[in-house]
Amino acid sequence: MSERIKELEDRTRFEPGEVEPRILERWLASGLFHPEPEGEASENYSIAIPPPNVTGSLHMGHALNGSVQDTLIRYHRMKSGAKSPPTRTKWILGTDHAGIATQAQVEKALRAEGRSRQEIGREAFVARVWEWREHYGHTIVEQFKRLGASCDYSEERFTLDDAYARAVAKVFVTLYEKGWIYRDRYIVNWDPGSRSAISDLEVEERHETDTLYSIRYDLQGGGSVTIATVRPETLLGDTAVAVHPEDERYRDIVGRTAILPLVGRHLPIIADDYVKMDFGTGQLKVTPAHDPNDFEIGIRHDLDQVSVIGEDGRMTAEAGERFAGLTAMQAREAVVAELEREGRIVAREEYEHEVPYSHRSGERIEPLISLQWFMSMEELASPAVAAVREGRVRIVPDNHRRVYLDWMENIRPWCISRQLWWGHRLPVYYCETCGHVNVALSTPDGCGECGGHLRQEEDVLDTWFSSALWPFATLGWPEQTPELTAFYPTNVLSTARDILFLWVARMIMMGIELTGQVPFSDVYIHSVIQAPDGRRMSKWLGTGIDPLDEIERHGADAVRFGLLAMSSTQDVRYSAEKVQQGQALANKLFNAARFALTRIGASLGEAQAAAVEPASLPRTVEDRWILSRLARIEADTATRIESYDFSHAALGIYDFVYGELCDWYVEMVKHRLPDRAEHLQGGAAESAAQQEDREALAATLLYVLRETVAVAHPLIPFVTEELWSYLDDGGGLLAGARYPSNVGPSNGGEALDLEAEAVLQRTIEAVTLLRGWRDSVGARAGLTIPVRLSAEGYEATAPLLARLARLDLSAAVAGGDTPVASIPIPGGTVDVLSGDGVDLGAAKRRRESAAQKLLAEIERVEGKLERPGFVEKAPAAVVEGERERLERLRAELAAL
RNA sequence: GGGCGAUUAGCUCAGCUGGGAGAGCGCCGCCUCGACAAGGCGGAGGUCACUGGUUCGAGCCCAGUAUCGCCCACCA
Repeated sequence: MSERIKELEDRTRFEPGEVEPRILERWLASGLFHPEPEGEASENYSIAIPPPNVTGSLHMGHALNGSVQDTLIRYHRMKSGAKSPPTRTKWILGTDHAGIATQAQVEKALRAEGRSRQEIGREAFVARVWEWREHYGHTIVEQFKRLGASCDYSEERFTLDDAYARAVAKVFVTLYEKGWIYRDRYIVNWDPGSRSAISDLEVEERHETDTLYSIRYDLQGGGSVTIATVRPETLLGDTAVAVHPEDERYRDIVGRTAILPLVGRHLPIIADDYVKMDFGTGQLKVTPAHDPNDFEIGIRHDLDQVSVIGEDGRMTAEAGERFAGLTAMQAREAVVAELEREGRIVAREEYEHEVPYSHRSGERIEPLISLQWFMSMEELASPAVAAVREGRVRIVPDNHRRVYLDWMENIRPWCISRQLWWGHRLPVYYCETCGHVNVALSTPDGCGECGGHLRQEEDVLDTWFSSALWPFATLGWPEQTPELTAFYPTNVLSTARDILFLWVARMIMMGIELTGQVPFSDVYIHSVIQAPDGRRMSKWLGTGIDPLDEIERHGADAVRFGLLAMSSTQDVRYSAEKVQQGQALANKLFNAARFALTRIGASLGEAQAAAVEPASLPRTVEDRWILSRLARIEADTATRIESYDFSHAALGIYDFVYGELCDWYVEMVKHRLPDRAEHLQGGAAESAAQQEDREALAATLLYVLRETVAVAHPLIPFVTEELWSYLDDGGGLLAGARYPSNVGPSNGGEALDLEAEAVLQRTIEAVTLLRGWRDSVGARAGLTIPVRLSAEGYEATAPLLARLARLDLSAAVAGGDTPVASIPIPGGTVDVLSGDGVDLGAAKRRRESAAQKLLAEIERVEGKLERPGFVEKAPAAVVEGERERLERLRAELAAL
């Protein structure tokens, strides 16, 4: 026995804390995660990681998505089979500069020093953010390593790398030249928190209760109108009052003039069918500069735009002297107070409605008019709609398909400029002389029109603009690099659904437009993990669970297994039990392998060699059974991984390892292994037959363990890699090994042994029954209970059965003694022939309760068969099955 | 307002094209069985949210109701 295996004897537990760093180091040193883009390969397989925020840290969503992607990557890396060239497998890694989020962090740090970005200026600020990124930017990458993620760490990308920035500029220029990117004065979602415009998708609606004020405006020449608003302060910017064109009540006031209270401005009364007749009085104040709907009305009716709230969220000079400088909320109070004094507030009532907030800063959105850059989306969207419709991009699960299509078909222009400093500055240069707008890949020497001096646009692009290029810009696009050729388009994009529009849809649009190909063929939308109580997992609510703490406590394999096992096609609550289950699995597998290896002992070397081609070895029925079950789990796991059913892949492996490999197979073959004491002493005398059986068993056991760790490796890579170093004497890594056999959804069938499965199935049922009976009659191990087994198919397994049920069959009597007790087992009975050690009363009670159960079941089946129409209308196979069952039940009852 | 999803054991969830209600954890009982107590064996526990329908037969299909969750949406 080798020294290493002797060491293994003392490791009674799998210790992730000790093993994981050691295994990780070997993986990283191996170069396995970095595929060469050229040379022979049977297939290419690639995934681009959703780039985490550069200064972020690993949360549960990352951990789940990392587990999903790594399972796919590791599975494909191993998949191609021993004889074909390997699959070239790449997991593209990188981080996102995350404009607003990162800038906000650094600004916060500056504030803590008592400074602001305005104080230090743009250049110094950006330098500061780069420093910040140097300092914190690798945290999350290191955390992905702890999870065991087999990303290509040698080529980490960043969305602000020079090469990446060139791709961004190239896209901007291309789309500008097509006329799809343009500059416009338009009402935008202004985020006073980050002092920037944001896109519609970055706005979240919150349900709030406000006061709805009804305010009376006088009409010139007598009469009045009453408008309703929750934002009285915007009244200062009113430029019209609108009614519905078909509203009989107000037909005669259209065209007249209202006087704006507090200001005195003359407001035309206009008719527009946006106005709802049944809301309030049916009279609407129109504030084009501060409400998106009013803005549209303003365009239709050529109304003035009076901006009374500025970009700082405070009232402007246009709001009038007494309000200028107040915050919007202060202005509201002041306006209401004045209106009150004038007696213009007709009513106030509580009003529940949706209020827009910035998803980023959490501040309330202030809609206002601003000069921004936009991208028109219709032309980009339609091929992206077609790609999904035609299945060139498959969305899994497919209920998200319609959501995607609905959104894409009603897509609106995208505001792509941000008033930030951290990001891709727009490649736009304004001429200070003639005002000409120059758009160019690199800074021009002078204005294209007049040669005048140029000033670059201050704004940066929305972070999602650069993220939209991720699958190809990371591979060197627009250059035709070998990487781009080999790995683009990618195979899968895995993400949570919250960024389906924000990111996934835009990647599909940009990918098709710029490369002519869809960026990935599958989109896998994974679960959102909620807190155990069903609330959102968030640091803010204190409901967050840190995956790194969990890894620390239970090991990376356990966390990966747990997350995959709990994931589903919908949101799920975090399940600590599933993680525990994963930890138990790793430990169980470790101990089973440890047991087998230490007990195989002397013949380990030959067994390792034999395990490669085990086809011709002598086999017992349980050996044949486990090989058949192994073929099944291999095929099932492959199918499940390929169909993104990670939960069943994980739980299936658990069931196999516990329910088949350990609880039954290892228990069944224990007695065939040499005694530990013997082989530690160098081996006792054994017969030739015993030796042959032991060697065959050793080879089988090793083969089964090897295949098992290979199947499980994509999900729980650490423990399986550790075991591989004992199970395989080649010195290679499991992560780089290939399944020797049975891999792929279609290959399982031939390896199945249905006969062995059937025999073992019945043996297991029989043992279960006997164990129950043994317990119920108070029998104990070591007692000799003479029994007679009369059941077909048990000749081969009878000794096994007796041993597992801990009954001694050695005193079995063949003759015609009258049994004192009979236990029904599948296909026959076990007769107890004497009362030694048996509580006959209990045996009788047990017999009676068994009979009762059988009778009830018989009644149920009879009823079903007699039900009118059943025999005529049910499928023949179902009817036949029921009849067989009835017969079997009756036979069992008779045996009692 | 529109859409999607959920409701099955004490808890978290499986349940494939309709045909004998399941797992993990928890609970109860037994077990130092020569890998594993992070273990082994056995057991209790369910009106499958509710109402109606289709069907020989419904946890599963259809209609409706209730509760919860998420997404989208310009009624001030």
